[in-house]
Amino acid sequence: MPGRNGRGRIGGRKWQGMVRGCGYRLTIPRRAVMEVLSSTDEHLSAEEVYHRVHDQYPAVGLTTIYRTLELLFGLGLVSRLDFGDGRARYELSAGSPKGHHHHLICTKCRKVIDYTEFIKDELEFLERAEKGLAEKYDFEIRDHVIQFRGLCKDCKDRNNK
Amino acid sequence: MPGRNGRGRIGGRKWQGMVRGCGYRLTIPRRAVMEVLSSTDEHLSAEEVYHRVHDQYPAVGLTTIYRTLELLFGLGLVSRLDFGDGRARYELSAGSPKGHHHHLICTKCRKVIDYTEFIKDELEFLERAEKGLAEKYDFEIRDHVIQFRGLCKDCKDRNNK
DNA sequence: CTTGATAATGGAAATCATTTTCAATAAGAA
DNA sequence: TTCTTATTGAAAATGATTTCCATTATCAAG
Ligand SMILES: [Mn+2]
Ligand SMILES: [Mn+2]
Ligand SMILES: [Zn+2]
Ligand SMILES: [Zn+2]
Repeated sequence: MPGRNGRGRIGGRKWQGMVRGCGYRLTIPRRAVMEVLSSTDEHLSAEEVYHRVHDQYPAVGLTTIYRTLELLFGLGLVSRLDFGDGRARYELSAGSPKGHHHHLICTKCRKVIDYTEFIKDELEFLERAEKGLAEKYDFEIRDHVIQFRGLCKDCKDRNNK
Repeated sequence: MPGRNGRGRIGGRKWQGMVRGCGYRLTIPRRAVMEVLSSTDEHLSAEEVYHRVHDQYPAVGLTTIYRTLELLFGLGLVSRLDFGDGRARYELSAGSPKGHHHHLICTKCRKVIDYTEFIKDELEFLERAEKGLAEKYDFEIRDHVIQFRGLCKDCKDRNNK
């Protein structure tokens, strides 16, 4: 099956319009970072993105990866995640590959599980909460973070073995 | 009104039992850090805690503040928070002063608002979600993070002025 | 297809929160 | 009071991210 990459079309080329439209240039590093993020369902750190980009374009530097991720984050194309391991991690923003989802984080081995269950219940809860909070505190809510932390199957077992 | 400090009894001395009970010694720095956290409703960074402890006990070093916060966090007496400003922040764990609450974070000026509204709705949602997720992913959920990010009143106004 | 203005880049050095090291100190059981 | 050893403070190390700045590449204009 040539022309596929497992995670859907190799580039909802939509993002290019967003970048150009905001007056930014379309460069190799920017394409490469988007390509890397589009091709995985992992949550990569800047350095991990750097290594993968480096395989294809050895000339691209780590500094540029940081700058690019920041830019894409600013444009809303990429989400910056914090799983408490001391480095930022990134994934394509909700909408692109997996859609809206949240994370289960193992505090022992740092494994991260994406989940999309209960998004309906969540939506119901969030709708009410966001509306109420926005009103009460005169706050413009733009985003939310929901994480569950605990022990994954393996770590739980290994624990009381 | 002598003997009060605005935020309730100056030390639900309960924590001391927890510390001693786990085989840790009761030291000046540990008392001082608990005192500082008990006396505020702010979300202090390690360095901010250090400054406040320093006023009272100039001999206590920053390293010890880090160590102490880590210890208290490990014991569950203190919560470690991440508001995305590059440093960990701490508050007394839910239960002590304000009880279970979550945060509204202004991404512009970094103001943080504690809120306790919708905890009932939240509980309902969480109960179902946690149960379902724990079962489906064989995951032992121990904690959750819920944050709303956006613009506070002032930043919102200042924005489209 | 050039050209030119300037946005973008890469490497080295700087930052800055947090951790590690290690000799000196103090908590608390006996 | 004594003794064992957990705890501490200062200095150095670490590690992710940022800043600097001279060089390069994008792309609008001709
Ligand atoms: Mn994810
Ligand atoms: Mn709080
Ligand atoms: Zn695990
Ligand atoms: Zn604000």
